[in-house]
Amino acid sequence: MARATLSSKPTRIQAEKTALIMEAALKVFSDYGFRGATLDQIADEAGVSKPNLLYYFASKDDIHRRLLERLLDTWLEPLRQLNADGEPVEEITGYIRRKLEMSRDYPQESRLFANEILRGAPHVSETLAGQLRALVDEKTAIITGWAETGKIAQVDARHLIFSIWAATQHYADFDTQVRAVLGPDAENRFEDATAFLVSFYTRGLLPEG
Amino acid sequence: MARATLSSKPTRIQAEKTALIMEAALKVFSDYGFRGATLDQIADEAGVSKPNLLYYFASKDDIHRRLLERLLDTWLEPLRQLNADGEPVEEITGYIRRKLEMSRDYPQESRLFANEILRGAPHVSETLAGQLRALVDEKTAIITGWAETGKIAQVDARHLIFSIWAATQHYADFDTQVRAVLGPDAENRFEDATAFLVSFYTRGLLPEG
DNA sequence: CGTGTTTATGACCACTTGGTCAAAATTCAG
DNA sequence: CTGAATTTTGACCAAGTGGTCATAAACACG
Repeated sequence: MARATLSSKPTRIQAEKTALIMEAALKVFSDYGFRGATLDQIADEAGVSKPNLLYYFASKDDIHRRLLERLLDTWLEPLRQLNADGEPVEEITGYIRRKLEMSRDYPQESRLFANEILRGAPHVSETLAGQLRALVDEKTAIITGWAETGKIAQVDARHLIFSIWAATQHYADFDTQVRAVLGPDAENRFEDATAFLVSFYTRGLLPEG
Repeated sequence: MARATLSSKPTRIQAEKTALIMEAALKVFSDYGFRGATLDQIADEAGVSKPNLLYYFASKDDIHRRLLERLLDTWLEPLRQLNADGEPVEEITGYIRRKLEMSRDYPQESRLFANEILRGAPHVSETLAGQLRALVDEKTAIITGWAETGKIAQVDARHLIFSIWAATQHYADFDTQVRAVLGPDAENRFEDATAFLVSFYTRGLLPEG
């Protein structure tokens, strides 16, 4: 038995099934949270039996951990793209756009992450204090540089980034509330949010004077 | 047996125990989510036996529902205070300050609410579409009025409110992440957030020209 | 085809969970 | 003090949970 844990050249079936199960798990975990999700539910969603699911993943924690790992890579990508040599306001509004696109296209991933942080990040606290903090430090330096040379307004770069995370992820994590408040207008919520945020942050970032 | 459900003049003991249990339940629910919380945990936290807990509350759902009810009242209070006759920018920044204070002083309530919305608001969807939407409509009209008479910049009032909700609640719901990124500077996170947001929104709201 | 390996599953298990109940302990009014 | 009402609890239960295991089916390949 070649456990999926030993990853020396996965079979075709192994590749297919693990992907299938992870998709199902993402859906169930993001809808019900880690504790709220059950293996039966995930197995059902994936169309496999529970023992079969546990043939590919060592445990419930294992699936969850691998989902988070896969997520964190792509999750930080938009911020990584923030370029020190670009036009400052465009770089920051570009970042906002990319984050909003992620909320629109990968809401399940956003909610999976939100769940994890809400619970106190039990599985990724090292990543936050390590990888994430390092990346934020790097980009914070760039933004602070822009502020000091007068290319953008004086802002606390870390809290600026927090506000961008919050405002953009809101449209994935709090989608239910957004829809309830907007009613029929909710159709255009991502376009409207983009227009508002880009315009508002542009105005807020323009150097004073 | 006078079930706590029948609320005709609660006994001293009834008043005390229900309050005690709700405090414990708030803590456990906000830390672990609805499904993740167990009655044993709540009973333990409250220092009562499980059957005793169920003497005061009909079920797990019952406790949760009553917590949410109590929450929603106070939750909307900061927005209710937004006054059409006040100075526009001050009114909005005042709202931001009040919301940040709530994140600082009632983080458990914030996370309880976040949990509920993340799961698709199964217990409060009517409240969102009713009470909340009505309130937002009312305040949106005020803000839009200010924008149209040139007292503040042209903004999409609904998405402005979303951004304020997101940015302020972020400091309660994503506290773990905020602390990880700020490191030792996290001590002053609420003061720094207030300074940044008030200044940034002031700049963003100033009428152009 | 035959055979070793991979994949799949039904039956099962220990443990947790929300909830019940009868009976005991406590409180309280007169 | 006493009896009725309120409060508390240990013992218990059915359903659901993550996970195991022996066995069977499907597959790869010479």
